[in-house]
Amino acid sequence: MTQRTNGRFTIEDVAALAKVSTATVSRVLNKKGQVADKTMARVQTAIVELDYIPHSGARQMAGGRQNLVGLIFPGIGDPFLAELLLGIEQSLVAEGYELLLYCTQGHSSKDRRAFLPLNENNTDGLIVFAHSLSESELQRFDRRDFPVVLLHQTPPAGLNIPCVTVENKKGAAKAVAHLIGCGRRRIAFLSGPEGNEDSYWRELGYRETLAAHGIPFRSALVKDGSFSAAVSETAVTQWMQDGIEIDAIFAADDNSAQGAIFALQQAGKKIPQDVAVIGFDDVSFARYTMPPLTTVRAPIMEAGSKAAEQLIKLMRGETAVSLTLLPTELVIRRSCQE
Amino acid sequence: MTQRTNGRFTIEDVAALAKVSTATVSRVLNKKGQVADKTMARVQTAIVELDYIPHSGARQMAGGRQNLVGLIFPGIGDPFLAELLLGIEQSLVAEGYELLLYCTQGHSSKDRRAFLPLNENNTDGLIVFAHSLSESELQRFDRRDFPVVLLHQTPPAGLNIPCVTVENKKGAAKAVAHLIGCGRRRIAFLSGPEGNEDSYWRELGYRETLAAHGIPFRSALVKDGSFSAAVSETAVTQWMQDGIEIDAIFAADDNSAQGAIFALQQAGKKIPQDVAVIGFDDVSFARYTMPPLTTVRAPIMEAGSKAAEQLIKLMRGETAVSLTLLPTELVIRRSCQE
DNA sequence: CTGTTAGCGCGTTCAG
DNA sequence: CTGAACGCGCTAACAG
Repeated sequence: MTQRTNGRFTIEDVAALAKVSTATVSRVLNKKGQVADKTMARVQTAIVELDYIPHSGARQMAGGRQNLVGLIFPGIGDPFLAELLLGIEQSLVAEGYELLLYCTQGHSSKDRRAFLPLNENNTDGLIVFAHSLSESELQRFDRRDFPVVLLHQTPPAGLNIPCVTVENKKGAAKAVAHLIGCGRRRIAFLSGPEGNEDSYWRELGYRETLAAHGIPFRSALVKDGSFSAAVSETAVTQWMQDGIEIDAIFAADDNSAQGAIFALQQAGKKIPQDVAVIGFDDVSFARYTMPPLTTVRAPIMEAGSKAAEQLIKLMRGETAVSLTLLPTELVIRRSCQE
Repeated sequence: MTQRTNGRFTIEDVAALAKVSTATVSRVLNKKGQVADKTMARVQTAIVELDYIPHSGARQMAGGRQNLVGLIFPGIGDPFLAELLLGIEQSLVAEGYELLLYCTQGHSSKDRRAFLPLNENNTDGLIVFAHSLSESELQRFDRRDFPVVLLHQTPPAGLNIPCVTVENKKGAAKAVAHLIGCGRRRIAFLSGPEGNEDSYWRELGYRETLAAHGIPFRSALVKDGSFSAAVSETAVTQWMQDGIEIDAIFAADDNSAQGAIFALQQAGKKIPQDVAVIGFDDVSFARYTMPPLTTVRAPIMEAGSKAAEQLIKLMRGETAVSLTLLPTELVIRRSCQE
């Protein structure tokens, strides 16, 4: 039984090799407490010698800090996320945290999953993007006072979880007002997926701005684009086929705008002469569409870094700001007017 | 000291509530061994009652299976990854594994990081994309016989780690041959980042095909595009400014192709009349560029699922196929000829 | 500055 | 079919 099952060394092996106690090894590992330079050097040599790394499970059990934060999000591959991650890591790395990601995409029945692989006992805190977690999961963390920050989602009623998001409604209003300023009146809206909060506020901004300018809202001019180029392409094609007259499209995100542009061009429409298009987010490819896309810039990276900052406060036991609203800004390119 | 520090319940609490031993709770949790239906029901009720989830650290220590696989990759936000993930999860979920991601992007000095947050003691195996891990880290896993599969990277010399990748050279050859067939002779190449293996083979395919058709290779026609639209845009603009004559561009990936198309159009070139463009990967946006992008389709999703399959074999203790090469295919759209 | 020791929560024997 | 008890590797007291 003294036989080591696998090639993995433990803190005891390191201690033995360095001729110190495990406590001392632990101290140098965690840079906690005082250790004589000479001793520390011996320990570090032993660590390298054995190619030792601490066992994360043991560390969890012993109750130390994990130096780990988790990010839960719905799907990968959106350029949006690249920026978000950058922002999050920027804040986190400075505090010595690593980031692990869990993607809920494809987990059709979330409830078939026994439990989240990232949770209160293997991370120090969680950042949750949009609606990637169920309300009950959020409640669970809340009950346990586990640090969680929501990104682009307001917390369920009764839960005091800090939230970081952007000024969706104002941004949408700017976009639509701009369209109207360009002389457009038949402005269509490509919404995000059902129940999406960003899309909800963007649509509200759209409606209110229309109303403010005395333009009646027409439900025929709203279709679901699901934040997806493909879905939006179909939606716009449908409008064309139905002979619905449109002189502008406000898309709930840049992916939708891309699909819209494509469908319009397929239908022989000129952008922006026949139909103007505005997106939302100002994702990296926005300047590469043809024509380059006018869009509402959301400060994604900043949102990420703010979220991480709030989480850090929580993890320190401090109180965090319950709502951080970041400003959006219209970026005018050529999809809107020459 | 019998006071529970936080609101977290343990297997003992569940056992007490269900009036059984912890061993029995463990059995129902892991569906191992025989448990009477009635007992099992009581235990499950208790679990729900307490909202209990097992402590992952304790589970790691006790040596059980983690039901967890890690994916290490360089950067997020590439549509490429969305597909890859889909493929991986498809194979993994069927076997009851969860997937956790770790992104090395932004960790400028990998060595400042004490150790990988995903490793042999908190996962059952790892999928490593391209060169996101150093050779020494790979060696470490190899020495410990820890299941690892490489995606788009051949293992370092001496390490017998299964690898899944695509037929880069053949794909590139098809692309270049097609360009030549369209009557192009001054074919430029936008390479991937220095040291990238995919790019290396794609460039080789480019050179060999040129040679096979008696077209001399000209180093002035090769520039770094870094798999990035922005970098490629600059590179192509430079070519234009230098007055270098080009009638086709073979881009090492679709991002580069997108940047190239943009730069060409800025310079007043018509695509494909003046300059034809071919990309690589057939990522989701390839059909949305204007004109739609001719590209070499890499079976990304399949690569992901094959990699996961090999990893599963390894985790079962079976031997895996050491090299899986997936075929590529030319997808002709309008960036190449009308 | 350093060593000793007591758990942390769970899976797994081994007895019943 | 069920229970008792050990030990996994580590950190945090507490002593020296």
